[in-house]
Amino acid sequence: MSPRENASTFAKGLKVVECFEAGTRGMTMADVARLCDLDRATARRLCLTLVDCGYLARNGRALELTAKARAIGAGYLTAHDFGRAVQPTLDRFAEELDGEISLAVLDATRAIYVARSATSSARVSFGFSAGSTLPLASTAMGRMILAQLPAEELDVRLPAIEIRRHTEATETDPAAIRDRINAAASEGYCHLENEFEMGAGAVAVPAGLIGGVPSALGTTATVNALGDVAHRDRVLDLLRRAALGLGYLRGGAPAWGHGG
Amino acid sequence: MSPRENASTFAKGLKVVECFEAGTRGMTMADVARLCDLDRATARRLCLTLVDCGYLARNGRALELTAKARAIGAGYLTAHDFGRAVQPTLDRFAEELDGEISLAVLDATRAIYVARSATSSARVSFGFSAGSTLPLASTAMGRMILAQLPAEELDVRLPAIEIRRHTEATETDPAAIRDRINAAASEGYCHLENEFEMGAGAVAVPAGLIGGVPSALGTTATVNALGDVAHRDRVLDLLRRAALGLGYLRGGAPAWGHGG
DNA sequence: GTCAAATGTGCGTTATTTGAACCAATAGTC
DNA sequence: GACTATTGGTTCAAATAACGCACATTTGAC
Repeated sequence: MSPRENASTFAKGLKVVECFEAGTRGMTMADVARLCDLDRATARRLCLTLVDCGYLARNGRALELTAKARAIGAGYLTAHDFGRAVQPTLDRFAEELDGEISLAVLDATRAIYVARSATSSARVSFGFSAGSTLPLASTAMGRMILAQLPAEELDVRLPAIEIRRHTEATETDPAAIRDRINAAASEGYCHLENEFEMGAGAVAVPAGLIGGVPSALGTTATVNALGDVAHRDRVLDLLRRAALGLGYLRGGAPAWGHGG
Repeated sequence: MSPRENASTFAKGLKVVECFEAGTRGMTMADVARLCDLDRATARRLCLTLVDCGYLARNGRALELTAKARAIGAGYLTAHDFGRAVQPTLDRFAEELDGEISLAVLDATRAIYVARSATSSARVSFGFSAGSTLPLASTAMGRMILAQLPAEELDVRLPAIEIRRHTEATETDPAAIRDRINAAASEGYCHLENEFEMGAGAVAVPAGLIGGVPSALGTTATVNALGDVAHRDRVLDLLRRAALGLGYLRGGAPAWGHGG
C-alpha cells in the first residue's frame, strides 16, 4: 500500500494490541517486541502509549489489557443494534431448543462471535462471549460462513486459512475441507462431529449478511444427540427459523468491506 | 509527556477508533477529522489504515466498525477468566433474584460493564453487554465504584467526571453527588431512583478490585419494587452474597494501573 | 445547473520515529 | 553468593514518516 496512505506507526500499534488478544497475562514489553517483530525501543513506546491512553495496565514489567480495551468494539454491537434486534430472537429460540445458540461473522481468517443466547438452563458455556474467535476450517459455523462466499473468493481465502488439528478427528486435508464447505453450500447447513472437540457435534445454518459479511447461526451438543437424524432435523428446522427471524437473510445488501 | 515516550501517531489513531465507540453509523472521514480535531488528510490516513487492518469497513463514504474491533477486548475477558470465574455465579444469583445482575469496573470517567447475567426470565435487557459504558455520576453502579476510591483520589477524579442530566430527577450538584458517594461508602451500598431513567431504581454493592480497579455489582428494577425496604434488603443481601462469591472482595490486591 | 461538502492528490517542511549502543536493575542459574 | 541473561530505560544522530496546505475531482442536494 502506498506509504502516504497508510500510517505505519499506527498499524504497528494495532499489531501490538492484537498480540494481547489471546488473553495471555503478564506479557512484558520484550515479549511484545518479539511477538510483533519490532525493535524493543519501538515496542516500548507503543506500549507506553497504550498505557497512557488507558488500554494497557502495567504491574512491574507485566502488561495487561484494561476494561477500556473491551469498550472499543461496543460500537459495533450498538451500531448493528444486536441488543435489541437479535438478542431477544436468539434467547427465544434457545429456550425452545433448550440449548445455546450463537451467531458469528467472518473476519479474514477466522470467525468472530457477535451474539450468543443467554444460557437458559444450567448448562454452562465454555467462556466464549461476543468477540471470541473460532477457527473457520474445523467448526460448523466456520464452514457454513465460508460456504456463503462466491467460489472465486473462496479460492482466494482458503489457502490463507490456518488448518489446525484440534482432535484426532480434525480434517486437515484442504481439498477435503473444501468439499465439506461445498457440501454445506448445497445442503444449506453444516454438520460436523468431533473435529473441534472430542464428543461434541455442531450444526450451523446461514444467517445472511451482517454489514456485508456472511454470518452463520449454530449450536453444539453431544455427538450422540446430534447423531440422531430426527433430532438433528428438528434442531436444523429451529435454527433456520431463528436465522429467518434475525432478518439478515432476505436482503442482498451491498457487500461492505471484506471482513478484514 | 515526553515526546519520545509517546507515539503520537498511534495515540491519534486510537482517538479515531474511540470516536466510533458511540456506535454512530455512517460517519465520514470528514466527520472523524472534525470529531478528533485532526487535519483531514491525517484523519484520512488513519481511517485508511484502520480499513487496511480490518477494523473499519467502508461503503462509499460511510465508515463503520467491523466485528474485528469487537475481538480486540476479548483478551481482557479471557485474561480474567470471566467466562468461567464470574459468569456462572452471576447467572446463579440472577436466577435466585429473578432479575439481571451486572458487574462493572472503573475506567477514567465512566464505568464499563464487564459481565452481565444471562436473562433468566423474559425481561429483555436494554441492549447493554460487556463493553458498554455507563456514567459514573448518576448511576448506582458508578457511585458505588467511586465510593471505593481513597478520598484523595476521589478529589482528583470527581471534577473530571461529566455530570449529565438524564432525567429531571438527576442530581447535578457536584457536592450533593459527593455526599451520595460518601454515603454509599459508609453504608456499603448505593441506592438511587429516577436519576438515570424515570421509573427505574437501582442498587449496587462493592465487588472488590479487578485487576486493581474497583468494581461494583448491581441490579435495576422499578422504583416501586426497590422502594419497599424489606424487598430492597433482600436484594442487597443477595447482591452481597453474589459479590462475595465472585472472589474479588477479599484480597488487597496491588493497584494495577489507574483505570484509564 | 449550481452549490456545498467530501474525497483524493502532490509535495516541501517539519518533526517524529527509528535503531543501535549503553547503563542499571532484576531475574534466573549454578 | 557470584555469574549470566534478560529486561527496562536512556541517549542521539540519521532517516523517514507524518503533517497540512493548496488544488483537483467527485458526490449529492436543491
